[in-house]
Amino acid sequence: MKRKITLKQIARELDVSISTVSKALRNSAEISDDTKQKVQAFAKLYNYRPNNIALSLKNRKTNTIGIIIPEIVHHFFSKVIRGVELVANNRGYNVIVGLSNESFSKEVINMEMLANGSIDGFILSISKETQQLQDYHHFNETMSQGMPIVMFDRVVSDINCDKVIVDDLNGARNAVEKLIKNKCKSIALITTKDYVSVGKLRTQGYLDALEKHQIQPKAELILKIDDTLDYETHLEALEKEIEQLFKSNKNIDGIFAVNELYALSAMKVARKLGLDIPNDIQVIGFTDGVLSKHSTPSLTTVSQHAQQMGEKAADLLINKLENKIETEEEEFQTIVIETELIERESTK
Amino acid sequence: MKRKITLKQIARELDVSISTVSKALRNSAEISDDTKQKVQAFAKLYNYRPNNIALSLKNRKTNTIGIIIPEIVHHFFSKVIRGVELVANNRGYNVIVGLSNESFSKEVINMEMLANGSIDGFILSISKETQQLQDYHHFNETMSQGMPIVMFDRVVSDINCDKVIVDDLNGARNAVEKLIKNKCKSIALITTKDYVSVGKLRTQGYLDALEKHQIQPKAELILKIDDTLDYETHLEALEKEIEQLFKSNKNIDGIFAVNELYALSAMKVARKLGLDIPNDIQVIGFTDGVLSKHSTPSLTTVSQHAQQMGEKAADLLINKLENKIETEEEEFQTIVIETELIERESTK
DNA sequence: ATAAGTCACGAAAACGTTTTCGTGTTAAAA
DNA sequence: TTTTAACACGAAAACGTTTTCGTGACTTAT
Repeated sequence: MKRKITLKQIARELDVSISTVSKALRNSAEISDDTKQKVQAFAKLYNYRPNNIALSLKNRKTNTIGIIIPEIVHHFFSKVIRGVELVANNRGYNVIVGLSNESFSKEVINMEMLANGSIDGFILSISKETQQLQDYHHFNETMSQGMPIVMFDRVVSDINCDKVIVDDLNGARNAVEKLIKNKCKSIALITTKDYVSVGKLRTQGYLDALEKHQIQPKAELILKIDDTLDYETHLEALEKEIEQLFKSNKNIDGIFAVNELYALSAMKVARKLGLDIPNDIQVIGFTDGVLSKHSTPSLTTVSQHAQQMGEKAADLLINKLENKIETEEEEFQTIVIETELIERESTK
Repeated sequence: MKRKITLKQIARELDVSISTVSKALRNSAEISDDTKQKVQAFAKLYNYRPNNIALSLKNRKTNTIGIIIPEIVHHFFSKVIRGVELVANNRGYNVIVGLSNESFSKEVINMEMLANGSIDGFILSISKETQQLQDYHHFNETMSQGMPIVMFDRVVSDINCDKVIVDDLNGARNAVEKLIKNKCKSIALITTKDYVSVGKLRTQGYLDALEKHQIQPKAELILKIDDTLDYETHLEALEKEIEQLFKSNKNIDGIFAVNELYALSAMKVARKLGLDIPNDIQVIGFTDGVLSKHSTPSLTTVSQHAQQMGEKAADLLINKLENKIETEEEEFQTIVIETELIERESTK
């Protein structure tokens, strides 16, 4: 088991100084062609590669970015990671991931773990718990130490940093307008409790669409799910609630759900109640994941372009890292990614 | 924008030496209580945290592990990552991800990028292209430099390293036996081309089960899909092939598919042909992803315990890293994760 | 023959730690 | 009073780089 070779070893072996080796490898004009050739040949033979850690220390730059997300087993977030990884790699950066698991303390710990020199900047989407607690000190501290942050999807407006968000409001509005155009008269909304920023915006989009078409929103058509529960394990509870919604409102002919699972559950319940999709009820979901595509009937849904979000976020962060020309009074951007309604079988 | 504070700055500020500060913070007995208190208070005030990069350089240990996977937008792999992250974090390690995107060269590049000091060891699952090319020099080189590797799921038997694998053969056999016990007389197999190691093993499991029950395997019941195509985009092609299978073999009453998507497509085609699941045809898939759980009918499937695989892999790697007592003649383990048949609506 | 200039290289500092060893001061023991 | 021991701290090396600056040996021009 041979250790990785270092400049020092090459220098000793060739009986020159470390500086000479370093310069020779970087093709400095200071070094004679003879020596360069000798050194480069030797380095190649022993497969020399500069030690990244040493470079990071010297340059005070790690060329690594940290991404912290609430959950990785999730189509949306993994697509974002893919986007981040793609541009990060192309631009010479590595990506280190931290999972907050929707917990505030894990988010804080993860950030502290990485902020001590391991990375140059953060890309993150905040956890539900953080959204509830509204405790953002860790973001402020990190930024005050000169480490840039880019937030995506679940952002917090109080924090001044670059952001990449989905146009949740318009996405929702377009979806609901689609239902309205498709002659739905009684459109229900299945959403989350209001503290989830994106849930709130999508709810607002639903309301906007109704208002625009002079439809009176009815409270009994709005189902707010408590998603602090892990809904994967509380599937029946979810379905019960939806079934209740249907039974109390027999005239529902359209459903807009703020995520895939709610939409799928709605379809399942509808089928159970003998309703045909899309003839009796039309359904639109949010987030273009695998479920939407492969369900039967396949689900019309609002795509968020997750990968593109990741790409934008990474570009934003790396631009900031590389333009540290101390612009003073830095300016922060918010990039809005437009949604796209992907029409499938669950709507007419 | 204040930079992170360093030992040197604290030392200058308090008019002591760097060594004294360092020792005081680590509560060394060499330092007087007075000085310790002074230093510790100051450090706390300025929120001092040792610079990770400097520590890594000094200790020749980064406390970071690299994981390289073919694809992150994939339920199985993201679950593995979650497992890795979980134990890595608990044991004080960070995780840095690289995506090979099923490409040999990206796999190599990613490994080289990380092997230069950024990480202490690898966890990886090899890309399809690497499996085809059978070029494993990058693994050997990495290991010969003293960097341990743990392979999971898609492993290569020629390489001597720790491994975590799924019992694909038995998982498949059990699934097919389940179909046999459920009175299926004509069981079809939908699998991949043979170079994918796991596909091969699952195919073998299918054959074993048939043989055990004295059923003659028929070539026309075995459909081998070329999955170098991205099947997400070639869905229709896939369905066409399956439809052909059904039409040429009208008596098929059981399907075993080596992944979720094949199984789902089979169900879709069956439904289209007017067949009832599970009464006319029973279906079992492999990999317990979201699709299996939320499809209608929900899919009986072979679960691989992906998260557990990730956990085991991480434990294996970290154990190796921390027991570098130079056991000489090191020994490598292969941990086999047993599968579990999760019965749902697609079987009787 | 001397001054000036070029060439090829080495010494050393720096990045931020930890740790070994040395040393001056004070207190205890002879 | 002198020797020894304990105490509290600092200097320096090391991890592996890059880069600035200095310098000796030539070469060229005066």
